[in-house]
Amino acid sequence: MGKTKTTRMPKTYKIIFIGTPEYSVPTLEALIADERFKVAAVITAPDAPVGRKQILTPPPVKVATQKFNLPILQPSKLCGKDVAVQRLYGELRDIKPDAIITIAYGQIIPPEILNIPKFGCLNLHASLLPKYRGASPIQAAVKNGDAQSGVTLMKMDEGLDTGPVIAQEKITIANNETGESLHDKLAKLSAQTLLKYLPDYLAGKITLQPQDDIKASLAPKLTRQNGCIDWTKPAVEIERLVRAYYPWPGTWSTWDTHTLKIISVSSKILKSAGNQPGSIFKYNEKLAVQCGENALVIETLQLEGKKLMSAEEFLRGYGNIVGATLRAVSPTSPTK
RNA sequence: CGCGGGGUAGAGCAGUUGGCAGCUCGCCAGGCCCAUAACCUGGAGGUCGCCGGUUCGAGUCCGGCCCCCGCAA
Repeated sequence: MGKTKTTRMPKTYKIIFIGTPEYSVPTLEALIADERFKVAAVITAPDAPVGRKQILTPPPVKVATQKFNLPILQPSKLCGKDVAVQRLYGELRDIKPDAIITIAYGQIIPPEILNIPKFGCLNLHASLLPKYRGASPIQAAVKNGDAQSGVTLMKMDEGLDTGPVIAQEKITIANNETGESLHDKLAKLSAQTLLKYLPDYLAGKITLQPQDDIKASLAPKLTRQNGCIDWTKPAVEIERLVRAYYPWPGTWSTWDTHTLKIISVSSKILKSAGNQPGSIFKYNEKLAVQCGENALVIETLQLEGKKLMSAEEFLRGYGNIVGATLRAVSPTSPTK
């Protein structure tokens, strides 16, 4: 495909891409593949030590970028008055980008950068803003049992996911949706949404819609601690929590002195009452746990130090868990 | 040297102060039954992660190494 005798070759927009994790990759690749855009540089987080062995690992966006031989910048920070940061600003200005596209970068973008591109700095967010501003919109949608989710393309301002909306695309949340599956769907949808609306936006054909701050909600960054299961809650809520927090931050409880990760539970809720919340009983060769309302059947679990296994396998070696009671080790303060 | 758990039959586990290697499930064969994923009987299947040491004797005690996993980051 050459540009041999293109008579009306449309303008190629110069883009700076900013992103870090796997979630950002489909959008980056879509931009690179699209001839209407030229990715002039990619900004991503520095390589970080990962895992028990603390092996220095490049972020997924860096790995993806390297295949195309594009310039990669990995500043440790974007704000400040140091020489390094000022030099970065200079480099970005010299590129003279038409737009900056950010998706899941992990750091606040300062005004100095927001103002560099001709058409501003755009962000793709994994929720239907103004719902679920913040770091964990995907988990929040599944956890709360929302019927749908989606992605929002917006022009960034200095606030946290508060900028005016360029476009939104919706998606239905399946009744067996997990954080992982929705993550993957929205990552692809983000790429499609960007390609669909970015050209019109750059051509000035789209009117931006301000967000209604009254309807805004926050989905803060999650930690493992958030995955502690409160068995006094209704089974339906816990079932959604387990799905929402798979694979990150995961859900867990404690059996005696051991941490027990709950990997997956059956979507079928057991009608049952009377037992103490957290108490374990056998149900069809599997484990069931009494909740505040009804009970859950555990499908897959992992005892600390052990490999992940099915409830049946687990029961062969740890039959003595039947009759025990799972407890939350620390009283989790209600988050919402 | 960040903290901790673990490697024993195909799977999941037990193995007490060193003394013939066990349990549950699965698998194979036979039996019972109208029938069965149920029940009964029998059977196969293990270099106890690797190397070395102590000992009459090591899954077990000592030293070194490899691998898996939870936490923390």
